[in-house]
Amino acid sequence: MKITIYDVAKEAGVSIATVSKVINGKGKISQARRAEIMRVIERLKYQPSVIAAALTNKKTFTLGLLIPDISNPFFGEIARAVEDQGQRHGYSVVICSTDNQDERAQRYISLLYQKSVDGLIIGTGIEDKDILRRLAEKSFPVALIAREMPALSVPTVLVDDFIGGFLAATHLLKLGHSRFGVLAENMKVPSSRERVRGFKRAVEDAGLVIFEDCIQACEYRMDDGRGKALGLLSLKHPPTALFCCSDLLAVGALQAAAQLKIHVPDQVSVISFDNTVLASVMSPALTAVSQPIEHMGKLAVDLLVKELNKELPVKQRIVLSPEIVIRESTGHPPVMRRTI
Amino acid sequence: MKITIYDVAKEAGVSIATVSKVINGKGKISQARRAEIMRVIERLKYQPSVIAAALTNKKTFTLGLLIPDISNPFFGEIARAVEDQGQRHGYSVVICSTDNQDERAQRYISLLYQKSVDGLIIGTGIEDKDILRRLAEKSFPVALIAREMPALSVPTVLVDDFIGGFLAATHLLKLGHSRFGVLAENMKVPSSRERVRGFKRAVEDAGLVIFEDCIQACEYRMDDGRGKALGLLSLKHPPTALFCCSDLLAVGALQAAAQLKIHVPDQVSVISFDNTVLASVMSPALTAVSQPIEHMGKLAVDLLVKELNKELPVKQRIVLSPEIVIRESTGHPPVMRRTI
DNA sequence: TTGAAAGCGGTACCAT
DNA sequence: ATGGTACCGCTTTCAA
Repeated sequence: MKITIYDVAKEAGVSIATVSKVINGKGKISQARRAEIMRVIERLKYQPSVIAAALTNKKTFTLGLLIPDISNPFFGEIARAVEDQGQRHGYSVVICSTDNQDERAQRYISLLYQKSVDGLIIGTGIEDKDILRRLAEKSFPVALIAREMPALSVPTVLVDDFIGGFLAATHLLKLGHSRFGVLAENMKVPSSRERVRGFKRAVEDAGLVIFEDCIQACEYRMDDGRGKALGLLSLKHPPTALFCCSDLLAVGALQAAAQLKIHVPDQVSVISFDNTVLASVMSPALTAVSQPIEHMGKLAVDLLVKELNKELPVKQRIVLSPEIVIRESTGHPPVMRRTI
Repeated sequence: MKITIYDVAKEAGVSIATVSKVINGKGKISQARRAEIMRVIERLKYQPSVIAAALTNKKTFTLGLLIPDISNPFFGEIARAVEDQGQRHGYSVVICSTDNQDERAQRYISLLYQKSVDGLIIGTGIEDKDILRRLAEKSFPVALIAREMPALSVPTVLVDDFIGGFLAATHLLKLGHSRFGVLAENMKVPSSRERVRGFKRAVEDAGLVIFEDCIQACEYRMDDGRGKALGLLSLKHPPTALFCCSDLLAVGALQAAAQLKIHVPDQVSVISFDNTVLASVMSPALTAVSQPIEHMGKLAVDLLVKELNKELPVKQRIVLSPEIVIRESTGHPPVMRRTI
């Protein structure tokens, strides 16, 4: 059987109240008693039950992390950052992959609620606003990471997606491109929309336009990026540069180009968003708008923990600036394009 | 305030015992009562506290997953499989990245123990046998995934590493290679050792040898793979084929080759182990010994859950057969090798 | 078929 | 400085 506080109390010849105080460093306990109790705890290898404490305390020191898919490198990196920073504050984290399905998200949220996690970090899109409204009603502590929910007033940390898109376009424009294709994620996701909006803005500021049919909304899978890129690259007048809203989509685009024997970057440039390990590992290595993933994870946890400790007077929304990492997948547009 | 079983009982005009029985489908309750109580539960949106139940039950329906690093795609994929199968059995999973450090592993294990997780899935190497012995003493339910601990008698699911190595060598031999290099992981890890052993065996069976200095033990990081590969490829008589014990190391090898302007597979073949998304995405795409990651995750959870339910009379050790996935990174050895 | 009550392992208030 | 004790929310005998 597990050692309990009662065992320790009996062994040390004191009351459980005293033991509890020693453990939590509360109340006044004489040095002698304290030392003696500590010794007993040591000897018995007593480890307090977090569960039991939670029942009175209302704190489980566990956080839930809602993301689309832990096996997606972007979210793997987010999870790692969240885990580490959580750990630093004494929290464990439960991962929940939603596959971007509201129903799965809802199920996980209920579950986490029943398990009394102290708070939630949400990094997945949730379309059904009711799900979040219910959270708010229960005043369940939530922080958003890499997502935005304008309807909700919750601490948020994300990258400036608009600027990110803008930067991507600026880079491409500087290289001399004028025909653009875009692989967006689901346009219902604000961040994706912002990226595209930023991209378009920069292009339009340069006096150019993007044809609507050159903007393709994709699922978040690589395959879909490849399929949509195949379409774009097979147009009569294909774009000379592709802006992909995630590394996964960019990988798909690279595959599409390879399949069509179109050289990157000589014949078409590809610029990505996220800058996960995938971007650095591809060949050609992907030029990408970089999200400060680790920093974002850290900040999201800090925000949530502050919220839990009620140290947060007002809801903060931290917007980080993305940077562009130039690698091999972007270059000048081909001077002359073969006409098929 | 949260709705409790007392609220439901009061509202339905019954005792909490009755409500409890209805929730858990235990005991005999009249249809009428049951229906009425269900209605109240519905109306009040009552959600039982798992924490409180755990205090009596001894079950939190939470599992711990110990892996080296959740941001490593291999473990991301493992985690996803474990999460999904856990979910199917009603368990949540807490991720714990150990960075292969025993101290971190120990800290996490203590924490998980205090949080009363029902069981542990360990996918990280632990050198300090005492850590595991302590687990065994407490008869803490554990399952091993993609790891082996001969010292310990615990349910295990892994791929046959020896065969995997053997297959890799066989493939290379068939292509005509005779000078091999190996990027191993830490040789203290049994699975790595087995892979190398299998590889060597096949080579020796063919009447060839591998020079000891062509077997390099690496950390699990990509950089290290690159560094060690640079060394091997810079030898006076460099190997014509590299066997890498993980995708990450293989990526490093590919980078090294690119850096030295050595063409893969024309000048050197690279064969990998794991077959994560990285293998399929690289250029050239990696020929790899494939671990059935999803299946392994599923089986590990099944084994652990059976153990928890005491449905497991004897400890099972499930050894899956790896398959080789041939892609672009392997080919015939160069007929003539430039002599520098 | 239903309910009273004794835990489960802690915390914290209130006496002493 | 210590200890008694009433919870926390639920499960599970045991009586009724």
